[in-house]
Amino acid sequence: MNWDDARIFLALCREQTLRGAARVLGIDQATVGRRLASLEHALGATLFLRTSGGYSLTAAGEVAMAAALNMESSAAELQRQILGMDDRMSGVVRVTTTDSFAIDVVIPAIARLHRAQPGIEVQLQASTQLLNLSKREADIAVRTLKPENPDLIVRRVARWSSGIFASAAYVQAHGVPEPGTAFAGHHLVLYQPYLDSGKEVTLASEPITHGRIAMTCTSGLLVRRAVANGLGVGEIPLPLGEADGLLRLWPARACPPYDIWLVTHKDVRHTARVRAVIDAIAEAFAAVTG
Amino acid sequence: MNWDDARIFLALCREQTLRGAARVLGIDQATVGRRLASLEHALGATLFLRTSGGYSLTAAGEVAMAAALNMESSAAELQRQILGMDDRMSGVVRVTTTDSFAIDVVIPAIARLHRAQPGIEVQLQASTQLLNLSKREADIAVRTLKPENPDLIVRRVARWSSGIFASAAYVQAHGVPEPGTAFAGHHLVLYQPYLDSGKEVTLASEPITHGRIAMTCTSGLLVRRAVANGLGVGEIPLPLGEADGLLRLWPARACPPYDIWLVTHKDVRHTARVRAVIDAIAEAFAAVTG
DNA sequence: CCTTGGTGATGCAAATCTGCATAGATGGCA
DNA sequence: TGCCATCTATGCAGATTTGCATCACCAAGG
Repeated sequence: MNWDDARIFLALCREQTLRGAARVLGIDQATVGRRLASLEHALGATLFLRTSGGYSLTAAGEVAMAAALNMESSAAELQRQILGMDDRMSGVVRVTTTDSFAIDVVIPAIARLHRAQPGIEVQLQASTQLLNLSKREADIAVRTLKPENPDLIVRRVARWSSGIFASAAYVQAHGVPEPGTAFAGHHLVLYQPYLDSGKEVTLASEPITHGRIAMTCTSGLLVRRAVANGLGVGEIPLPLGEADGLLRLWPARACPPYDIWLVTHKDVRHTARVRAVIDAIAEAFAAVTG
Repeated sequence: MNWDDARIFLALCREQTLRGAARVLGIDQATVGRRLASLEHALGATLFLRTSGGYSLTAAGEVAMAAALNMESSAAELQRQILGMDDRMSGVVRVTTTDSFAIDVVIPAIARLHRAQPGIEVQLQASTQLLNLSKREADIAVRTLKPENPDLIVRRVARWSSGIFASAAYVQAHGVPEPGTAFAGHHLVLYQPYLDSGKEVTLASEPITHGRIAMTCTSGLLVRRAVANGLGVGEIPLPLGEADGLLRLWPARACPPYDIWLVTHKDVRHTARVRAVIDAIAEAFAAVTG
């Protein structure tokens, strides 16, 4: 049995199609099919049913998947631990964060770092989905949710308060909303996941029942750009809203603050280049927050 | 990273030389070297020091080995569990046992089974060393030592008493040893591991201090053949000594009996062809003993 | 009905990997 | 010291694997 076939097998388990697995693995669809055939031949068992709508696991396949997952975590552990012993100030570091943090904090931080350590190549992935650090999908994550996995090292780099903002042009046209009116007569820009969360939606503790939703966005950066373009009133972290030159409404009413966490796996935290990137990002947050 | 390189890496850890690892893996020495180079490149770390006298692990290599061992056990688990779901009466079954059991019990049992199930191919490995069933080095083991691993299924197939035997020619030439004389004036054939065990060596509870050691053997079969050739007196399980047509000395004095265990891994015990081989061997022991 | 966008299978040429043969290095031993 | 055994490294030819291009298939939707 070729152990590497288990890696292909696992990708196919997740993606359900040869093409999908091939895309994730960066190889050809035909190769995935042939490697699977090779694995099934070596094991003497059929692992997948070829149904319409993709490959689905047989009973034997499910058993194999459980063991293959163990292989995967061991392989990831191997890579992490080896990476953790690397004291060279060069190589790739993968950072995942939101687009908003990426543009306003991480990119400037990396730019500064790059001048001191040009050997470090940062692969920045701005994504709303949470990548799995244990599977080594990324080395560093900047998140607003604190992960629970005890193998992950979590460090709070900032606590940001939010406020509601609008552009000067918007205020000129529509005026400032009246507290207590639930945004009657006003347009709102909202963060889509907040709407989807099922919680009661408020802006600066004010219900939004009488406001008109002008736009919903799937990322904080889009909210900011929408507000800056005068689409309506939106909630934005104070340092970013001010940096954008927006008008802060109701300065006396605060939105609940949220914490920003810098997350790494314990095995890679001592890698020199990872450490350098972490420090650069943390410094940048400290500088922004003041 | 190619997971299969971890398999090559592990073999190299154990064998310490490219050639040794290549021999175990059944590939060329040059390939082992190139696969290792590929792994080290992918991990960005040096795993081995090229010393005179072979490859020795670096600190990074030791970390990698620990994780690779986990991968190995997961890979073995995968293969075992898939094998365990196989209900076909054909394919390979690997049996490990001592040469003595192999010749007198296992081979006749397999011969009988083969007439009923010609699709089952038994690979019989007569070896003094204990193969590791958890690593799938064999499917079935017939042993006189009971393993402790809870994942192994152990079944006692026989309890054999031993006695001391000699050939008719030997007795004609030297007579029967006198109890209580510690084999004064007699030649002895001994089992080498028994000598090496550090315990006080006795034959049928008689010390051997005045006997002359004519030969030591590393397997029970060799002891039997030596005794049959008149080299001296030796301890042999009763069913085998009688089958060989040897003379049993001191029938009143028993040697401690020993148990014979048939061992499989719990994951493979339900494989149809493994089950068939187990039953055939167990039957054969019952026939010999009964 | 056909089109469209997705799937998996397969022939073929290119790229890669492997094994063989051999050269070079090293340690043991007379 | 020189010889021999054993090891690793490397050039090269053959075997294998891979990716590409293409075909057939299927389901959804106009």
